[in-house]
Amino acid sequence: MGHMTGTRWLSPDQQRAWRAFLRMQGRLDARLNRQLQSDSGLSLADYDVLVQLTDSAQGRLRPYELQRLLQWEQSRLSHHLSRMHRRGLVARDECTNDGRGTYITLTDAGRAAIESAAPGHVDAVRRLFFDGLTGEQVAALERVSTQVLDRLDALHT
Amino acid sequence: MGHMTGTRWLSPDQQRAWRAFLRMQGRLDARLNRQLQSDSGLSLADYDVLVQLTDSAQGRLRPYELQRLLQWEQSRLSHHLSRMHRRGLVARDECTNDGRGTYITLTDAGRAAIESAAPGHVDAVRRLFFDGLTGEQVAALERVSTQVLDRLDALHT
DNA sequence: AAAGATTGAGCGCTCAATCTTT
DNA sequence: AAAGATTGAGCGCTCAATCTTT
Repeated sequence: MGHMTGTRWLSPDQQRAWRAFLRMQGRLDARLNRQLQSDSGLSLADYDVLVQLTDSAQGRLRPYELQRLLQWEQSRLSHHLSRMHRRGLVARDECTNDGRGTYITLTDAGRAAIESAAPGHVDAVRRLFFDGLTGEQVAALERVSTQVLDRLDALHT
Repeated sequence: MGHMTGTRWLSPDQQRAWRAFLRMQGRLDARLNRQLQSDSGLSLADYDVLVQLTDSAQGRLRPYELQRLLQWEQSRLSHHLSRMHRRGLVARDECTNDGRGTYITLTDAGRAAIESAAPGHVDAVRRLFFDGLTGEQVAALERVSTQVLDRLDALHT
């Protein structure tokens, strides 16, 4: 693409960093998903939803609260909850104080699923990721992540 | 999940870093995909395939070569190429010297698509990502990425 | 109208099964 | 059998449209 003009391309350093970063992202994600899926039948997305419910009072949240915690698109969340509901991981209860809403509740099966999945998942995260990095690298990564996140927010959409 | 025993959980620092990292990944990816999609009708995956073809001699590659360059699963690639073929971005030509294979060729429409998409995409990558980071941070990120990548390879599957 | 939420279509990814040529 | 490649099923994500309650 170097023959085009009028655009500021990435520097060679930036290109290399960008490609390495994208590839790492994709492969790490695929590996973690595969481990979770084959060991416990959950996806990374299921896992994230279940963690939020586990951490919440009474194991239940409104969809819009989950949305804010996870930063997911509304329809993604809605579709995902439908699938989790079909598989019995969460229940949908009526919301007495707001007729538009529902409560998403952790079922016993959902709680059992996250409890049996967690050790293997944490172990995979540790083995594949943290065990290869120094404390300083982890700290630097966190700073980079929050900086980019803030930037994404600041630049709106 | 803190009540379970017998598993080494992540330290608070690691937890924070991990959550920030995952969230950054997901949101950056979604934003870049949306920009590409709405500005030029391509996905990030389409873009990656087209870049590889553009960079190759005569604009054509065997699927297994693309697979090694992109590090994708075979069936992911195969499905993806089918969709790109349907949309006219690539052609499938017979491979004369190996009866099992095909050549994936960049079409004029494919070349036009990547050429019109590239400036906007690079600009988004720069704005959303690189402009918020120092050169040192970029270098550190590349090191972390390649270290993790090497680790993923070493740990096989 | 805004807030909370769902739905259907269309594309993306993974797994397991399958097919042909080497 | 291994290498190169495809297919179908099932789940995941996004966009646009829609619905109900506030």
